[in-house]
Amino acid sequence: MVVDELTDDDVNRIFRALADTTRRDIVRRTLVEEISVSQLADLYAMSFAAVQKHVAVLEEARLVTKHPRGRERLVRGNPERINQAQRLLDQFEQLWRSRIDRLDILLEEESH
Amino acid sequence: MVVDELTDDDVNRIFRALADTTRRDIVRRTLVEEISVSQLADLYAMSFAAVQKHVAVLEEARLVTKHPRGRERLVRGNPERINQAQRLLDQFEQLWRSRIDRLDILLEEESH
DNA sequence: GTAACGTACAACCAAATGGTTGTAGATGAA
DNA sequence: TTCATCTACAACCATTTGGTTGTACGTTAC
Repeated sequence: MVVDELTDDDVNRIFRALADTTRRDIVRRTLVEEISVSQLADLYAMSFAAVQKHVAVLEEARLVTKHPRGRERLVRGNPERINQAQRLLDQFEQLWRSRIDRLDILLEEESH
Repeated sequence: MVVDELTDDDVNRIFRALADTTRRDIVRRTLVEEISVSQLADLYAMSFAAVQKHVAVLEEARLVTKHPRGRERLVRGNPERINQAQRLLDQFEQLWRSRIDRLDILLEEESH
């Protein structure tokens, strides 16, 4: 089990990277199977360079990794990073739950 | 149970809103308790207007709601929206899991 | 009523974002 | 070798973002 040592900048990059429809689609596809950058580029109505930039953003957020195969670069989704994002949201939900718990205790005390 | 009918733009706004340290802090605090905009502004080393804008971004993403009380506007975190974000990430993880499952089946078949 | 407080909103600015085209370097196929 | 393919990267551009200051307006307190 990896202790997550995410800086604020890390978290910013992760959510920022996920805040784009094309990039989320790339993550989904590359979680299912490795795809080269040019294959990805064929999927979207934009230039190769634009897709390349999206992949770069995802790579900086470590949501995907790139793996050379000949002249190609295979893009692979990183489930561990998705997991870290989930845990971050879990922490938010936990904050809310603990508030509810405290309110419950207050109501409890009041009924005595 | 609410069927989530999130458009791509909705999702973009949610993740975009979460991609900022100040905004995540606002969400955390307002999930725990309602806080007025000016109280929030006191917490950060930036102008009132800047904080107001951050709250506006969160409000457009529906991660918080505002509730007038006299001249104040109380900001309240929206746990439901956090939950929707969690479910989105769950879908990503599920994609990956199903890939693993398919790979397992392949290995299984191979061993026959 | 008047002053102070809390908010809204416009105008402005620098930097980042998301796209483009163009050029150049590796690699694979003929 | 030569040509096509895949990638990298620079330069450019319009728009968005994240901040600022200033002004105006409703509400509360005195």
